[in-house]
Amino acid sequence: MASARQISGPCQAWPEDSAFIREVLDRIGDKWTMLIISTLSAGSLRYSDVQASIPGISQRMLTQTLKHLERDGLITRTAYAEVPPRVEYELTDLGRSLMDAVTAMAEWAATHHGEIASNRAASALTGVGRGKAPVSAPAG
Amino acid sequence: MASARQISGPCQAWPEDSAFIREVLDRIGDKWTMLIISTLSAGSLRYSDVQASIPGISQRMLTQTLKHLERDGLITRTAYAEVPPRVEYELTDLGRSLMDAVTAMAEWAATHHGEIASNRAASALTGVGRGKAPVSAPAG
DNA sequence: CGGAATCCGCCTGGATACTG
DNA sequence: CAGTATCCAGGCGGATTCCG
Repeated sequence: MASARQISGPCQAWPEDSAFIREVLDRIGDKWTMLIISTLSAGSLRYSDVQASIPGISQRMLTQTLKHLERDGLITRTAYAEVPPRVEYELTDLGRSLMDAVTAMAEWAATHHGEIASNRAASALTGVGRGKAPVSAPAG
Repeated sequence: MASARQISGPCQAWPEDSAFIREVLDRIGDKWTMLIISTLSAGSLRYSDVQASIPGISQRMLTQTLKHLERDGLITRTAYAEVPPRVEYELTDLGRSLMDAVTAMAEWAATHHGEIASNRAASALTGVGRGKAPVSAPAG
């Protein structure tokens, strides 16, 4: 990655894709969507397998998120009319393409989460981010 | 992007970075964080400029999100002890590195949001994602 | 097994008013 | 200008119950 934005001239902000950021965040920013997609990246899985792979998820949220993902074409749902009902969910190409972008996010997190934790711990000591900044005028 | 995961052997799921996904999503998945970071990518900005750049944000959310970002070391806060108070916010290197990953997300959104909208519209007609699937046994 | 429907707590975040 | 503090609504999501 690291070379994604310098097309089209100077390094000015990109005001018009704020909407895109919000759009994608509204879609994947919820509590379970990315976990499900990441789980499904292993291949086709049935409902109960997805549920077992994501400890703590409720049936309500699993079903709801699955439906949203299906509706948006990120996963496919295949119901088998068998005596023990079976339903399999699988990532579409679109869903897999999303995985790439999210993988970048996860790798960023893996790389920097220690750094963030340190910063946060340091801030707790110095009081940064919680009122009363030193107020030393740096450029007077 | 599109070439991020095939290192380290076969295409098996990566179960242990579920935590990382959640961690990064908890941090940037909220309503305003990414918008602020994206706004600050243009350079140093003062409080009111950030607010003006993000229509709809309340002072409460702006201040709160700014503090969180500062606490995590993603942005720096510089207060000038002038008569008209001035405070400037700027992305740190860490914050800028996050921009890369998020840019990938935004580009994904820009590329596929039309596709998603189509899928969603089609689903509304076929009833997919909202009860009563055809239940045609594909492999039974 | 794979859901659907209902109830409800909690937390995010908007509106407003006040301060330094 | 740059916040802080309080109040409050909406919805996200957990727990439970019932259905095909």
